[in-house]
Amino acid sequence: MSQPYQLGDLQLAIMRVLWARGEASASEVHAALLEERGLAPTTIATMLRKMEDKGVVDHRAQGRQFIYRPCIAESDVREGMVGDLVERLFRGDCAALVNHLIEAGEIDAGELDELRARLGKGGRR
Amino acid sequence: MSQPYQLGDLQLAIMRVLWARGEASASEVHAALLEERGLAPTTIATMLRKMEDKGVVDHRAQGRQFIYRPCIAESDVREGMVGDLVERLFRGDCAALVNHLIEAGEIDAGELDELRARLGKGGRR
DNA sequence: TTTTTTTGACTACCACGGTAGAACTACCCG
DNA sequence: CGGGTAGTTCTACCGTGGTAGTCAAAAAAA
Repeated sequence: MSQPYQLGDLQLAIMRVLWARGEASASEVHAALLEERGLAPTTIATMLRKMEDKGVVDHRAQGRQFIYRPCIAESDVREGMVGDLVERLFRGDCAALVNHLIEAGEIDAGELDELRARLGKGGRR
Repeated sequence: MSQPYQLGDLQLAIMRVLWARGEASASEVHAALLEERGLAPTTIATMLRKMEDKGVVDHRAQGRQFIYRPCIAESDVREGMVGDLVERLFRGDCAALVNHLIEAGEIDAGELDELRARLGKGGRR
């Protein structure tokens, strides 16, 4: 019942706010995203409602305002979305994705060193 | 002019057929995807037309039928879509994506070894 | 030549992400 | 008590991916 968590861009931005704070009112979310996106408060509220319909967030009323809380963990979303992309783009071959990152130079030298270190010390699992 | 190549699932499937064959008529694409998807021929044709509008494929007429050809390389699409995901999900941090793959166990032991070897021999770029 | 089949064009739907205005509601303050 | 204000709900709209039916033209078959 928790497989295909596909979130859009705005939805992810909202989730990031909720994940960071644990919970937040609609206006807090709006305030947090105002600078980077400049959206109307109603847009955020609408999106939150739609997201609640989908079951990715939850709300409780506190006086007149709604406090929203994430229902799913960031790692679940990552897993779902990365898995989906790998499925669609690399037919499920994760290593092909990593290969692509290296080949296309999307990982810079520093990140590569970091990775090497991480893999070196047997970080399996 | 070739940045944000975001393709949907069906579009990717179609592109895979075109990439594999170099070029193909609409009916050939339909035949190739019939087993795995079972879609109407018109669906494929419509999709191809929409994709041509977007500039990802090209066509030439051969008698009565259209021969479609990809206008963009598979690696470009991969780059665009992976880049976009990394941007959205990991705020541009590619290494975080690899970390996630390792942490979430989406890369199995064999693939990990392979990767280690690849990185070990200084495969930078 | 007439009929049937092939094949692309046009059009229409639905779902969903994103966006926001309008309306309703409840609270706070003078 | 009444108006302003904050916050939610309703409704609507656009773009796009996905799906397919209908239609017309052209080619092939009868």
